[in-house]
Amino acid sequence: MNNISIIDSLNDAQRLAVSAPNRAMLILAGAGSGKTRVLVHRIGWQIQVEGLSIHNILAVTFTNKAAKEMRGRVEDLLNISAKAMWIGTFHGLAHRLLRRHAKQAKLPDTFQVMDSDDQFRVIKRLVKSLNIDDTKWPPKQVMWFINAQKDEGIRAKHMVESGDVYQRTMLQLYKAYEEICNRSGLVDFAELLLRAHELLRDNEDLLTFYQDRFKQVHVDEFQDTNTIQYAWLRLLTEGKDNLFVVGDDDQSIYGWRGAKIENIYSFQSHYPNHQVIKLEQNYRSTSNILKSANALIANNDARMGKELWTDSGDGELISLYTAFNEQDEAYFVVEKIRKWVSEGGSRQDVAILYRSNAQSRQFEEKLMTTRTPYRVYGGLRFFERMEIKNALAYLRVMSNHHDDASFERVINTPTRGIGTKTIDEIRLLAREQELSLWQAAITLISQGQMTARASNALKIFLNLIKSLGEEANDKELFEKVKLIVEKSGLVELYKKEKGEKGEARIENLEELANAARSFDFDEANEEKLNELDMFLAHAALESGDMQGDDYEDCVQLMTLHSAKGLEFKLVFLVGLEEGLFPSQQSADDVARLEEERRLCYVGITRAMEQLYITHAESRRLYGKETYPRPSRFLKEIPAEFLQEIRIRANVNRPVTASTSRPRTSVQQVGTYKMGQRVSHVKFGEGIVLQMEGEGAQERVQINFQDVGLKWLMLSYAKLQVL
DNA sequence: TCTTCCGCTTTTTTT
DNA sequence: AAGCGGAAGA
Repeated sequence: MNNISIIDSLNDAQRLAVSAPNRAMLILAGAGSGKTRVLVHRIGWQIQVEGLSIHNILAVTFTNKAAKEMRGRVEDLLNISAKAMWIGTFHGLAHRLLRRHAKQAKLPDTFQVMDSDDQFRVIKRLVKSLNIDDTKWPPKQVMWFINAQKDEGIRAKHMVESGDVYQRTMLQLYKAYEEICNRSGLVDFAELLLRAHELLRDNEDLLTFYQDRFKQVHVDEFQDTNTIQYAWLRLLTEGKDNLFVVGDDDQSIYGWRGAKIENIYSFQSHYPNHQVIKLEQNYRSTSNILKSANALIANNDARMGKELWTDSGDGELISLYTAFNEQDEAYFVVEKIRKWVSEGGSRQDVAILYRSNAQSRQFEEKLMTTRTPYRVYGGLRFFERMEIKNALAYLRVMSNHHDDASFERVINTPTRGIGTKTIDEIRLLAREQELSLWQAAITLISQGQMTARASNALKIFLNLIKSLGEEANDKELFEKVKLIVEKSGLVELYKKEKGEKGEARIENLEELANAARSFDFDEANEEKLNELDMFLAHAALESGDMQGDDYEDCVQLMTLHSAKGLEFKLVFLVGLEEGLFPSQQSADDVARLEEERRLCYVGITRAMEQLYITHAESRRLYGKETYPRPSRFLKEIPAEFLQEIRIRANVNRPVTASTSRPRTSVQQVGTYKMGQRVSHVKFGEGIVLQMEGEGAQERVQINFQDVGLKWLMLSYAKLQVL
C-alpha cells in the first residue's frame, strides 16, 4: 500500500485531516461524515507515511465497541496485526496504566475494579454505618456527588469544609468512602481516571516515558470527555501538540454525566497552534432529513456552527403522525414496519427510537402480537446479572479476603444462618478498629462473645472461603470458576427458585465458566499479572455485549442515547411530546433543553432513507392519563420537509378494552358473607370485606374497629359470627 | 428466615 | 403501572 491509497478514497476535508502535519487537530465531524474513517486513516497515515510504529500510537474511545471497531478497521486498512497498539476506552487504558504501575499509583497489586452497582452498595452501607439518615441523604445522591468530584479531579482533601450542612455531610461521606476503598483495594470507574491522572502527574519519569512513547494521541467523541479525561490527555501531549481529536458539539448528549463540551472550546486556547477542520459532507441521509436536522439544531445557541449537506437527492419527506394515544402510536409504527418488510425491506434496517426505556413496552406488545422479531437494546448485561455478580464476589473474596464489598455480598448468599445481627456486629468491630470485615469476623470469633450458633455459622463461611482458595490455588482460571459455582451453594440456591428464572441463572453460571475458559489472558495482560484479577477487571470494565447471540433479522428498539453512532434506513422517532421529549426534568433549564435538542438531532440523523416522527394526543404515564402538547421540536422542523399522515377513518380507540384487565376471580360464596359482622379473640369486632381462596387456603379480609384492615386465614382464625 | 404488604418514585448510560 | 425497598407478619 502506498501513500496515495491511504487518502485516495477520501473527500477533500477528510484528506486534509488525515494528512495534516503532526500538530493539534480538532476535527468537527458531523453525523455521518466519516468520523471513524478519518481516525482510522489518520492512524494508517501515521504508520505508512510518517513511519511511526504501532507502539507510538494511542487511540482513546468511550466504548469498548468503538475501540474494537477501530482496531479492526486499522488492521484491515494496513493489513497488519494491531494487537499491540494502545487502542481502548479511557477506563481501559487507565486501568492498564494502574496495573503496570500499581506501586507508584499507591494501589495494592491486587486492586479490584468496582462497577457502579458495587460502588452503590458500598456507599449505601457506608451511609448506614455512619448512622446517617438515608432518606435525607440518598446513597444515589451521595454516589453522584462523589463521582462528580472525582470527574473534576477533586479529592476529599482538596475540599474545604464550609458551614453548609449539605457540603459538610457529603464531604464526610466522601472521606469515609475513600478510606473504605483504600482499605479494601477497591477502585471505582471515576477513580480509575483520577488515579491514572495523578499517577502521570506525580511521576515525572513515567510521564516522560509515555510522552515519548506516544507520538500521536487520537481521541474519538471528544465532546463527551469530562474534565479529568481531558486533563489526562493534556498531560500526555504536553508541549508536543500531538493531539488529534474528533468530535461533534451538536451530538454532545452526556452532559448529565459530567461530559464537558467546553473541552472543545478550551482545546483551542490550550493548543494555540491547532487547526480546525469541519467535516460537513454527509454520506448517510437524504437531503430532506439533513435539512430538517440542520433547521432543528440551529435553534441552539451554544454551538460552533456546522451545516451538513449531501449530494444525494432530496429523498422522501419526513412523515409526521399524530396518534390518539400510545397504543395507537405503536399500532401505526408496527403497521408501517409490516408494510416495509412486505415490500422486501429488512427488519434490521428499522429502528424505533424513544426518549426513555419505559416507552418500549407498547411497541414490544404490538410487535409480539404481529410476530415481528425485534430486539431491545439496553437492560442488564451479562456481567451485571445478580448470579454472575455473586459468583464473581466469591472469586474476589477468594483473591482478596479484605474486599469488604464482596465479602458482604456473599457472606449470607446463599443463606447460611448469618443474619443481620451478626453482620452488624462484624461491621461495628471493623469500623471501631479499622479492620476489614474479614479480620473483624476472625476477631469476633476469637473473642467468643457470640452465640455458639452464630459463631459456628461464621466459622463455616470463613473456612469455606479459605478451603476454596487452597483448592483453587494451582487450578486453571475456568476451573476456579467452576469450583466456586459448585461449592458456593449458589446452584442449589437457584435450583430452589421457582420458574424458569432459576434455570436461566444456573445456565448463566455455566456460561461464566465458558467465559473464563475463552478469556484471552495474554491479550489483556502484557504485564503478566494475576490471571484471576485480570478476569475480574475484565468483567467490570466490559460488562459483556448485549445478547449478541441473536442473529435473527430483527427490528431494533433503543433509546436515543444508545442510538448514537448507528444508522438505519427506516427510523421511527416516537413520543415527541412536551414532558416526555424534551423530558420534564429539562424543561426549565436552557442548557438542558439544548441537550435534549441535540438528542433529537442525533435521532433525526440516524435515518438514511425514511424518517417517521410520531406523537400522541393522550398518553398513559405513571398510571395516569395525560394529554401532552406536541413537542416544541416539531415546530422547529420547517413544514416544507414534513408531510402529515392523515388519521385513519376507523379509529380503534380502545375505550374500555384497554382499561379492563383480567381480574383474579374472587370467591364470592364462602363461609361468611360480605358485610358480615364478626368477632376475633385478639382483634375484637369487625366487618368482613373480602374473601378469597378455598378450603385450607380460604382467607377473609376484615376491617376491625380497633386494628383496621387484616387478612386472616379461616383455618387459623377463630371467628365468631355476630 | 422468608414472605407479603404498603408506600414511594418515576430520564438518558458507559465505564 | 410497576418495580423497589423497608417494615411487619408467619
